[in-house]
Amino acid sequence: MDHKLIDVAKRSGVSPATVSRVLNNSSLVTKKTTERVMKAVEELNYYPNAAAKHLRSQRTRTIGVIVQDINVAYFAEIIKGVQNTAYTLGYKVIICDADNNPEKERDYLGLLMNRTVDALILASSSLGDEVLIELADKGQCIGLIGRRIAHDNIPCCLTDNVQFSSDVVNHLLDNGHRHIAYINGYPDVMDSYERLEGYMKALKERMVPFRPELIENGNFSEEGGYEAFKRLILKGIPFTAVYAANDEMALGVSKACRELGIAIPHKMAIVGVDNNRITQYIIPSLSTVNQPKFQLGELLTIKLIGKLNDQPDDGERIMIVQSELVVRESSSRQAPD
Amino acid sequence: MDHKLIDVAKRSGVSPATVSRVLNNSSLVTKKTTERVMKAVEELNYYPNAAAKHLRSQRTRTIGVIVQDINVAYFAEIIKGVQNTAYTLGYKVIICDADNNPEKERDYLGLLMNRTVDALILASSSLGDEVLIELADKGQCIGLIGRRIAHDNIPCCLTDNVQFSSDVVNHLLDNGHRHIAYINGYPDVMDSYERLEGYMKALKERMVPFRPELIENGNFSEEGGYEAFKRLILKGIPFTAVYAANDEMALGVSKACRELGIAIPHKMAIVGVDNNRITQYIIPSLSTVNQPKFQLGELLTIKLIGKLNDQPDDGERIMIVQSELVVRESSSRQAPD
DNA sequence: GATGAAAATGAAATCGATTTCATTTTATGG
DNA sequence: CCATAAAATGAAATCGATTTCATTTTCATC
Repeated sequence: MDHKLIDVAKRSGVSPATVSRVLNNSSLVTKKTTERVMKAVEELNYYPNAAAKHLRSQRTRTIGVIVQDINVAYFAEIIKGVQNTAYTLGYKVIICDADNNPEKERDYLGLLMNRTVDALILASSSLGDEVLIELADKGQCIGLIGRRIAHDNIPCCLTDNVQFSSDVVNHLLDNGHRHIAYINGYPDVMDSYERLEGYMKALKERMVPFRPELIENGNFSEEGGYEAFKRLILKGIPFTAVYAANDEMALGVSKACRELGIAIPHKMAIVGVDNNRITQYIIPSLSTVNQPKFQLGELLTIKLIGKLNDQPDDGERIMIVQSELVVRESSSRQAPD
Repeated sequence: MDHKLIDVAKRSGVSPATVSRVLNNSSLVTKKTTERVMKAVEELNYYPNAAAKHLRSQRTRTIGVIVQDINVAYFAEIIKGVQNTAYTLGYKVIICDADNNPEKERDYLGLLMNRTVDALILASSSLGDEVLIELADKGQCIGLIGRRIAHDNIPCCLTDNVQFSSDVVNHLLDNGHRHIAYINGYPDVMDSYERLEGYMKALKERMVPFRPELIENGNFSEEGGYEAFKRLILKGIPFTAVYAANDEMALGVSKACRELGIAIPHKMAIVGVDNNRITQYIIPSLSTVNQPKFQLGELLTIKLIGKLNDQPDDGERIMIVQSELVVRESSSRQAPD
């Protein structure tokens, strides 16, 4: 049978209030009393009941993270960032794997309404802005990763899609490419849109004409990238480089090139985004963009826990971190002719 | 401001008890009352307070999973298995990433003692048997994945290391290999030991002499596999195949072969274990063993939730699932000469 | 040793649901 | 239409901690 706080109180001959104070490091307890209480705690092997604590204190010291898919390294790294930070700040983390299922995602939101968590972090959510704004208006503590929203109470942590996307294209231009195709993710996702924006920006700055027929959609999947590349080839327009909005699609392009006998990087340069582990192992290795995923989780967590503890909020609500281009074999040569 | 159950009661003109019954689908409430209550719930946008529920009912309908490292696909898949199963059975899942840190792992165990979760699943834990046995003796509900323990109250779900390991070696023997090296993981881990056992069993059954000098340790890491392979080569003993206790080490071997100019599979066959995604992408693609990770999580979860609900326990305490050999390029040829 | 402020402790209310037991209402059959 | 069983509801206790407010103890100072 489990022991309760009152058992500890009885055994050490003090009141429950004092035991509670000891356990919560209140400053106003004698050293002697503290020792007596701790001895009883030891002897009874007492563990406080979390539910009772939560109920009375109205805090759980827990934050939730909802990720789209725990299997994807991008999200796993974000989780690490959140968790390590929360851990050192004395918070627990509940990880919710939405498993690419919007319904589950909505379900998990209920954690906040239940007060199971003090704050909730959403990484790439399928939930509409309205829902989030409504929650924030109610005073719930939410934060977003990789997505921005117009609400003063929702901190957002993102990478600068436009910047790195433009870096990628500049790198290809530097290597002499003039006809660069872009394979987009889901067209209605902010990441896709902003990466396209960076692509166009770089072209414009370097005075290279933008050609819409070099843009295709690939749905962020390997299969999608594969198909998109084939569609590009079928158009018969010459191009010597492909920038894919993520590594999965870049892998698809790579596969298609292998099948079509197009040499990488001699005839076709490829750059992806995400720095998946596979990109280093595949031959030729794949150039990509490394996003500071850990840091995304870290920054947002610090911000949210600060809010929970009413710390004065310096800094910005929108936190933007820089990503870096990783050049590997797939884009290491000058463009042909 | 949040509403409480009693607010719903007042608004719908019934007692709190009745509201509680409605919310918990008790059979003994009139349809009419139910409707009135649900209407009030809607209007007030009422959400039950989880802490209060937990405190009173002494159950959280939550199970915890502690994994060694959420970044490793093996564990991520197990999580999916646990979570999908738990979800359909009406349980929530708290995922705890020990982040390869035994101290964190111990901390998370506290979840059980706190009654934050009703049951806890440990996937490849660094915790000693004694700790777990002590918990089980106290009546805590624990289950193990990929590890077995001698205690009637701890269900364990594992793959048959000996079986698949012996399958791997038989496959290599079938291809004419007679000198097969084995690169072990951490030597004191059960997985390593049992895989070695399967290796020896197959050799014995096929009357191929066991040669201890063909065994090396690689600590389950790519680097470790790489070094182990080089040590094997330096010994100067001829061998034509390597069986590595996991894919990471197999990748290391593959890398070493590339550097040393040893052709795979013509001069050296390689087989790993885990079916990492990378094994399909690398050239040559890597033969491996596919463990039913999802199923491991699934089976154990069903068992544990059954226990929580005092369902009659048929089946075995130790559940063993079969893994399957996946033959790819790296072991697709007959042995040389 | 008296005095008052500060420090330490305790009594009791409280958090928000569930659940037992008692009571009222409804339905059934003679 | 009444008796009785069954169904529906309510009152109040309860889960196990925290916290407010009151009280006691300690300690420094005169």
